Amino acid sequence: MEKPQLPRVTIKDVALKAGVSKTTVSRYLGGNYKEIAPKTRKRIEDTIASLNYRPNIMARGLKRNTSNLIGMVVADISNPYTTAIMRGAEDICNQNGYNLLVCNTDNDPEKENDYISMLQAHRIDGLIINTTGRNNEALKDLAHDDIPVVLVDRKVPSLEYDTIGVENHRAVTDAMHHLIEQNFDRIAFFTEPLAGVSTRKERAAAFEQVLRANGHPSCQDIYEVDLSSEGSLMDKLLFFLEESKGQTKAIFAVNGVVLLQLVIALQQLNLSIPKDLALLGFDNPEWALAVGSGITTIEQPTYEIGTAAMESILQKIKGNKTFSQYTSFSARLIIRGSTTNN
Amino acid sequence: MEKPQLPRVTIKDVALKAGVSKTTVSRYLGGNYKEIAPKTRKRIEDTIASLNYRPNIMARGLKRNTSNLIGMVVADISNPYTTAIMRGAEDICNQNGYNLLVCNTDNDPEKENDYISMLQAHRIDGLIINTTGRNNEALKDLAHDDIPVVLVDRKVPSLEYDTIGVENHRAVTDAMHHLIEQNFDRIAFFTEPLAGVSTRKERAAAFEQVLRANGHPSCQDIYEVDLSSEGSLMDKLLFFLEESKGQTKAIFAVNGVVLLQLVIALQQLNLSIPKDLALLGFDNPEWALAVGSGITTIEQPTYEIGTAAMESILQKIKGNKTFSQYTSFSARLIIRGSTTNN
DNA sequence: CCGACCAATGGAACCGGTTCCATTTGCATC
DNA sequence: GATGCAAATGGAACCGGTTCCATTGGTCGG
Repeated sequence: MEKPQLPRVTIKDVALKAGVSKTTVSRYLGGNYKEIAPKTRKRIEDTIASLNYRPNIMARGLKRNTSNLIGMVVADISNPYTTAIMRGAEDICNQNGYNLLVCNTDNDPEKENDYISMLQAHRIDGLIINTTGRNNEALKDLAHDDIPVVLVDRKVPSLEYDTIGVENHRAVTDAMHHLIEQNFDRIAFFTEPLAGVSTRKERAAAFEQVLRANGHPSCQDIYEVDLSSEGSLMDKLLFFLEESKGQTKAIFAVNGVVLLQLVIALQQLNLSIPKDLALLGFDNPEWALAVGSGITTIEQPTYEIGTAAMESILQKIKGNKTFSQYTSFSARLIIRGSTTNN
Repeated sequence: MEKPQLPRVTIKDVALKAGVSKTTVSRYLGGNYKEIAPKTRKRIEDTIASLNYRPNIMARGLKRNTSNLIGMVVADISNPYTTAIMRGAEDICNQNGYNLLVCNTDNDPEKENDYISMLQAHRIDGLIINTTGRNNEALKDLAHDDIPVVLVDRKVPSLEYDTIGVENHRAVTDAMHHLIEQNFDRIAFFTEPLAGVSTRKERAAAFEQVLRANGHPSCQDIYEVDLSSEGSLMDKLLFFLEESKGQTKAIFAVNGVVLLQLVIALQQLNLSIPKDLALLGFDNPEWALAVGSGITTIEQPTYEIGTAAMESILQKIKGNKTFSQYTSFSARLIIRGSTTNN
């Protein structure tokens, strides 16, 4: 029942047919043309074409101790934020002859550890990771093997890896000033659980700080919802609506995923945006344009974050130690109907 | 400037420290425990743990002629349809010790060919591909190397690869009957260019067929729009609106991407759904719930398509020749406000 | 015409595993 | 105690590339 392996064409076949040694063919493959006579080079070229030969990257990697593989571990592949970053990373990756090994952890630390181990077994040349932020044993291990690592979006204070993200504090501050200008009586912050996720914590902290600085009554209105549990968001939402009955109000969503769930919940409650409730959120998913008169969002330069992460990896592979600890791009507040025409 | 390679721990190191031969360690790694004395096994186990040894998959693959890598080539990674399939594929993939090598072609046939060549160089053990449908030279080549291939969503008639998708004809027919029941004077079909993409052609054909069978005046209302060109969709939309002035009308969107662009365009024109125009589309993106009173959609079992594709690959790797040419899942019409409460 | 030098090429070891085959060990049987 | 056989283990070749070092052949200056 074994698959009958047809023998693939190897460097030896090419050498034999071209009448040269493996060494010379290898030199050709490596692009060391200056060491090869032009007519020999032509002969090898023709032979490779006629045999449709394709060098085995594993064999090369074994000797060179590289794999041409970059690991990409993401917490949620169905989040548009994630795919936008992947696009950026992938483009740079392939322009440099690497391939992306993608793993989706579903925010599960155990899965994350398993994946990193697998990637290590593949001898990845670098890793871009959007970590769950919890239980980072395997991640720590990579430093020991001297594998370049770049964290994306979420920092891990105990690890000395470069991190790329946005200026969360500043972005939240800008957005909050916009909300405060509109004189809402109450402003709530809806987020997924803060535990371990630096981005969420930073945003929540900035939210609170701005409100305190303005002596606003809403400093306590931070709600952590568990999206995997049916009804969790709706319960918190109803609670907030009850608390703020008769008052003008707005909700700040920590990211695009929460934002969408809020829009759906409000629709179920037959509440209108922004008349009954204003809404604003991080990330700028395409559908934000399509809901009502548009949802106000905070746009991150996701594609650029992806390219920057990969470029940082490439630098490290080349041996250029970069010292930047945290690279933050600026985010952009896009004001739409969900926070204005009330 | 070279990176100082610190020597990684190899099977030899383990053998040495455990006082056995490489062969025995290899047997341990392969799980052939019945050939190993219990105390030897324990010793190897401990040694591996203490050295934090991780076998090199490339070295193994070189000898075994496998890579534990499955290629996944997608036309558009930012399409939620794509990521849903990736989730399914990835889950099965990893349960079986494989990893996914993801490539995004942006619907560019040239990129597709380049990627397939790269994947071939990595000696992928299988390939799942959502092909551009054009210029499939490299794809054809894979058959020659006996690499398992499964097409997803889009068929290629000239290639004898298994394909997994949905019952497009039936799904469109169901949806059209729903629209016809509502007695729209005109129904348009908006699609991305049909060229080479079987799915789009099948859906357009079914659309036309149903209308003809019902003697409906709209058989010609098929619009191909180029989303990469600014204004193309808006132009076609305005044309259709002009053509159908004073009539009741609906638009059928070929997929979720076109659907979203239509919603945005309608919002820009200040037209209301479904009062001015009813709307329905393939795919069931999450935001469809959030727009207006919900958008009527045709839901595909995307996750299942992904798992089925990967399971088919695994079967082929095991050498079980499967004879199914086209596996089609059934899609589900979800009726919401965008085609009803007018 | 000879030695020096360079350009072009080849031989063989090596990367880290797997696997075929041979060898050693342990133990029961006669 | 010798014999036989199975269980346990080891040696060495091999997978398909790369790379160090040696070799060959030709050109050039003296």
